[in-house]
Amino acid sequence: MDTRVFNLPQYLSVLPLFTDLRPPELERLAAGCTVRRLGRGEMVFRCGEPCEAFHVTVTGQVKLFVLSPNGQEKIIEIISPGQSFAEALMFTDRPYILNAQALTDATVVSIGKAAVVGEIEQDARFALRMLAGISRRLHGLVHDVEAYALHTGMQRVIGYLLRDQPSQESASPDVFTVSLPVSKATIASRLSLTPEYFSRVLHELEVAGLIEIDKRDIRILDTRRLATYRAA
Amino acid sequence: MDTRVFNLPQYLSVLPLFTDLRPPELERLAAGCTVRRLGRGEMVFRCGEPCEAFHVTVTGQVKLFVLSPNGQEKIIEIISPGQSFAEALMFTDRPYILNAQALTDATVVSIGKAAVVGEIEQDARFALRMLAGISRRLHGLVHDVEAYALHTGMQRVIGYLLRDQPSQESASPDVFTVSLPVSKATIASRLSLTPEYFSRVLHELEVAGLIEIDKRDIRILDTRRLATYRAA
DNA sequence: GCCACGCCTTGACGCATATCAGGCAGCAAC
DNA sequence: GTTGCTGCCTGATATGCGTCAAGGCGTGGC
Repeated sequence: MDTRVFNLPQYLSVLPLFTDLRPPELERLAAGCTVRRLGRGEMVFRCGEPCEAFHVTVTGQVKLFVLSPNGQEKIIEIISPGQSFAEALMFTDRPYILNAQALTDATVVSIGKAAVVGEIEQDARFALRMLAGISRRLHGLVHDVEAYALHTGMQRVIGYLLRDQPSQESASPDVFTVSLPVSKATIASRLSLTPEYFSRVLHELEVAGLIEIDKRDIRILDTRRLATYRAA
Repeated sequence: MDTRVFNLPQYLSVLPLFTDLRPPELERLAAGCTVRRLGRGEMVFRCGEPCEAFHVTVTGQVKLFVLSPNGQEKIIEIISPGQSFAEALMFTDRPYILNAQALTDATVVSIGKAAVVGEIEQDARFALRMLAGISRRLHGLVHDVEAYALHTGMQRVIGYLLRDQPSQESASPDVFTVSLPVSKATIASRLSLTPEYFSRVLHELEVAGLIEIDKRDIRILDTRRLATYRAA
């Protein structure tokens, strides 16, 4: 992507949140935005900073994470192109409660709070879409809490590999490939595992003949057996 | 509380969400509400049911929880009088993703989706307050995920006991009492611990001279030392 | 009175997962 | 070529926490 030909209003219009806004509204919104190009490792924002905008990843990946006092890191979410983040933090009038950092070189658009509030005041449908977006986010977190509390590491890994599968034995193909978007250590943290243990779990699945591992490509060999696999 | 003298619009007006709505609006909203009296153990709603309302606990306590396939239960949140729940689920147009059950006899008001959407369309400030409410909820879940991933059981228990303390060594009193609102087994599940382990953790803190346990009353004897306590 | 039941505790044991340490492949710098 | 990365794997060991089993204590029924 080349920033010189980057048309901001047009880009915004393809985001689910902003569909069926009209050109003048998109222009208004775009005026409240800033575009940033970040090198790998650069921070989008830090925990504790005042929160005056939410953000959309246009290219690259961004991780959201918290740090324990002794420096241990837990990744809450990995943000891929087209996804937004920190919408909810914006509405609480409190500082950021987590960190956002570019995992790769990345382009991030930040949409100012004032522009969003302005748009909500003009358009109730926009408010509803904002509510739906945040609610989906909350939905996802409830799902994560459930997984951390009720599933083993093995089950969380399997759940991650099958996350986009229709779960019911309908038309889902039995064999397909999942490409990890980021390093295994990053996925491990997202799943609340150590890299070592994540590696062992994948190895166990490979030995059981359920997957094949080729660097970051995981080939799922038997969706159904994988979905019901219980530890050796 | 006696339902016969329960003035719904007036009750709604004291909720943070509905402050500065005017009487006619409150009337409209109240028209979209239902009041239920529940016996201990009765379900407010079940996972999988369509979600057509959000709810407020007026008296009693309600627990939100998920179940693992083998019947194990994880409590996501304990709702006390004056708190609302399931607002977010309402905006996703998907069924409930968790269960809500009365822990004690309880009174619950349910506010229909149509009434809420109607109010949002009329009043942008209401939409913003709704957004802020859901955002705070999400905030709390992020905090929980952080605790589950980065803190030990001991630390989560201490965090629970000190949850309302100003944390900084400002004017917080050194000695005070926390009364558990529900059974220890319920708190344990909320903290993602077994009742047995929760009991042991409390015992360890008592032996260390940091708290005194009298049934459901926990007397905190030294806030500062408790806040920095690391396992024996 | 006594029994039953819910709530909590205690002890012994086991397991899932973390920790620590080492090693190896690939790749860029120089 | 060597050096130093970063990413990943593997083995040995440690531990936080769960599981299972038993028992104590208060309270309500009758």
